[in-house]
Amino acid sequence: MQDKLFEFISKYITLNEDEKNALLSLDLFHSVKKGTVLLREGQQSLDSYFVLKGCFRVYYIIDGEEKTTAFYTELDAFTPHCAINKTSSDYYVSCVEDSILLISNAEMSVEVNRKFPKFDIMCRMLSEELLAKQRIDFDEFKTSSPEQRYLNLLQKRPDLIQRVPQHQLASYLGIKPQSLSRLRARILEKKI
Amino acid sequence: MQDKLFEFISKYITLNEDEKNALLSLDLFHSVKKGTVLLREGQQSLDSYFVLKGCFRVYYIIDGEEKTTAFYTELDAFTPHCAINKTSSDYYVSCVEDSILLISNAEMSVEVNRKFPKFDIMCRMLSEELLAKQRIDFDEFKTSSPEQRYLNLLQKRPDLIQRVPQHQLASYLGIKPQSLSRLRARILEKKI
DNA sequence: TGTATTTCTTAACTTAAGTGAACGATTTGT
DNA sequence: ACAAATCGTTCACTTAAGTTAAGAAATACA
Repeated sequence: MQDKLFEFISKYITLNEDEKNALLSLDLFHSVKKGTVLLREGQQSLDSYFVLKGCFRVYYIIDGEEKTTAFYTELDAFTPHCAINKTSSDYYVSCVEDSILLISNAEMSVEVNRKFPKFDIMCRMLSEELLAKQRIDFDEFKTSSPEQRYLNLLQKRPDLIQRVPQHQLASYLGIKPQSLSRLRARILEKKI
Repeated sequence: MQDKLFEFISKYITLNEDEKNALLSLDLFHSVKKGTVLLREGQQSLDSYFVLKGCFRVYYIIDGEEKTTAFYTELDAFTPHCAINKTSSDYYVSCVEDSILLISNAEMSVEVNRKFPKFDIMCRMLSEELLAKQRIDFDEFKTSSPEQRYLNLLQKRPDLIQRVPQHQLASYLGIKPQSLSRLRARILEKKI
């Protein structure tokens, strides 16, 4: 599991043994049970998450209804808005499956980055990359219909459709669960 | 105009005179006429943009139709996907108004960041902040209807509705120009 | 294992967005 | 200043998503 982390990091920077050990000494690895809520609305947390195995999601509760807006799976990194702005969270973060996550908090990062400026470089590269990638996702969302979005998801993250409940997928696609059911039926009819 | 830049930077890091002069010596300031296309589909550019005055937009041409997905106005920063991934661009970038932009290219940045590691820190802070902010925007988009999105825009960026053509706004809101017209008429009726 | 709860699907009806077309208003270029 | 092109609005019609409700299927858990 540690290897997965170092392999991921090696795409950005090269670590020597000292640096690797410094990382490992931080007690970042956590086993998290399905359904565990990592962050709640209103809460102030400085934690960041990185998925080694499993899946977690971000959701809002609007008018008593859950609206899932993001899923994070293997090798995805996520720092909640509240950790960056030191505000309280607008959303919840919870585990979709039993998972192994890296959980680091901002104070920790400051210290590591002071000792090893390399990490700062990596974080910069990573967030620039994520920013650009997310913008593409947003653009695709804006320029396509719910049906196209579903077909697109089927292409790009086929695993999600298997591992995640339909009603969570629906709001991720910006529609109601009933509409997702109907839309899938429509696609199946077209194929036959 | 330079003051605006330094004021912006001061939110992240503190620059001494040497550092300020190093920045100014780079010939970053550009006056750009309305309608100028800064980046085309298929083009490979390493330029990043920062708006001191004016407005530019990002748009795709899909099935011969322009789909505007983003507007950048005063103090907004934007690095295209192609500059980060060294690929060719999927979209166009063009000026909505006569503007004053900072245009920097990646090689330039590498050099400046080598001389002044501070800039790297700032870039990291900025892109983390933008990443989190953009995610909130995306979440709001997913969880609301076209009408809500329009009303939301009216609140958050009222200037955009004045300075930008309706048909560009429409695709920014994820709908057709006719639907935007109708939706606005509907809102007006409700108010009366 | 059996019961309660949650989730998924289907259906009928309502509402709003997409489409194609027309027309006046505005802007652009010469 | 004028003609041409672009843009914004309206309309009638089509298509798809929202809503409400009901029942079947899957899941949780005691």
